[in-house]
Amino acid sequence: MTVAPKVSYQDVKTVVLKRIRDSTWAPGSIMPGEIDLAKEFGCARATVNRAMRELAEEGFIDRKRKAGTRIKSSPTRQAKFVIPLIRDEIEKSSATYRYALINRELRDAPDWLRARMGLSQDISALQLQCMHYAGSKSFQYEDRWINLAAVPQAADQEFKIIGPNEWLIKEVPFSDAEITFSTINADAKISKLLEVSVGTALVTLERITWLNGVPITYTKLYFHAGYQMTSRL
Amino acid sequence: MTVAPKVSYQDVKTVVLKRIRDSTWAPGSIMPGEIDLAKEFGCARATVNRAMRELAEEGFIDRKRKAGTRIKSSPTRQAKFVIPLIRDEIEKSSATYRYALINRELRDAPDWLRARMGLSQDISALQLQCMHYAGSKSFQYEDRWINLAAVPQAADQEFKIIGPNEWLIKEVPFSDAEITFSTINADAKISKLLEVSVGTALVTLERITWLNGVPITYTKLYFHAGYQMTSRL
DNA sequence: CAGTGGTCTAGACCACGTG
DNA sequence: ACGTGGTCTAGACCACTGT
Repeated sequence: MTVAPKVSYQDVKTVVLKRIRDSTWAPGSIMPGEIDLAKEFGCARATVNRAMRELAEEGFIDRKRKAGTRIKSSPTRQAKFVIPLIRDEIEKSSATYRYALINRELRDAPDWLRARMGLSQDISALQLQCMHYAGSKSFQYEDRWINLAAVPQAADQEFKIIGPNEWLIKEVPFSDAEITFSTINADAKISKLLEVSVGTALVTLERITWLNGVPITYTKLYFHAGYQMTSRL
Repeated sequence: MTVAPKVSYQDVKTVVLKRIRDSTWAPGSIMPGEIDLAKEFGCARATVNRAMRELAEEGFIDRKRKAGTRIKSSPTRQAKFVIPLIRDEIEKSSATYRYALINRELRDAPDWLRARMGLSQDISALQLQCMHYAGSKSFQYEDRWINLAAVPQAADQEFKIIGPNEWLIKEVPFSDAEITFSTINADAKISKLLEVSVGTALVTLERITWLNGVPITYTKLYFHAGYQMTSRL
């Protein structure tokens, strides 16, 4: 007599994934319920449940109470990109991180910003324009706006030494964020700051963060030429 | 007597996250073990375990057997980008998807490709250059290379009707992938295909996929001007 | 209303990795 | 060696939602 080793949720995932790929269970169709699968695999329902939960997170299946579990007709491809603190990113490459404040201004949020952040009323904001350097090289230009209605204590900060991102991380929690990754041609101002020719294609990243529905801050980051983000799955 | 409602893993997550944010548990330090937390919260260890596992996935803590759980000094920011099938993406915007093969060529993998895919020996590859249209507008240019040593049956495909991506998804599973997001200035060829001026900043996405260590395919996608990717957290 | 996934429990054993 | 997280179990109750 050999004792069957326990069935792990990984095993279940593997087998189910195989069946999805070879169309044992066709795209769009319903697959067996957790209880049936548990019986088939000879394991507890909790084990099946974990396997299925992860497959759902990874975008292969859709699960609904009562309706059951369906194979997605086109599995959702997704890539997780790690967004390190800029200081860490630069120091990891054994360069020296340096921060510089270019401009600091208190002003009413312009229309485009109010639209972007979902602000209906007039709001005073703190605008900060900053540079981040890796050694002697320009690494990133940051255009930062902080909603003073939500973060009034930012008005007392000079941001001459500490960048707004590092300050906000320590000072203000957030509950939601939206990140948009795009690209632009460098204009005159940006090209000078980032030391590239006018027109150079640059990666830009915009981030808006909220705390329980209240917009906290908007930032647009312009990366040096050649910047790229990589993700492994 | 009121009956205490059960403590959910969400509750545990919320409380633990709060303690991380307000530095009840300092960055870099070790926090209590699962058994202690379960006692404190009055729930089962499995409940605490799930909460902690998710917090680890989300980049707030590091867990090691025996060593315990540590608060990360700088939490890992990460963004999940959904990468839809191009057909779905276009049809979702209620435009008509159209695919066109521009060029199909059998050739030895060039040096840069061998380096990129980690191929040591000479390999014959199938190169496909394709366009994807949304209605009458150019949407994406695709430069695709398929490793014929790994996917010999691709040599029999014409790819006149079905694009290589859709074909590969159905035909070849993969185990690992690497995605790189970057940007370039459109050169003469690309600008013509995508109907933009030379020099326009374009988003590019490279993907390499492997099946159990064997490189399957490399592709570089050039998106139309103004393309952006958004992620909500 | 009834069926399915979502979650919790109490207990157990395992595996990794630090000391 | 031993402590901590990793996982599995068997059973239970709950909550959503399609019919």
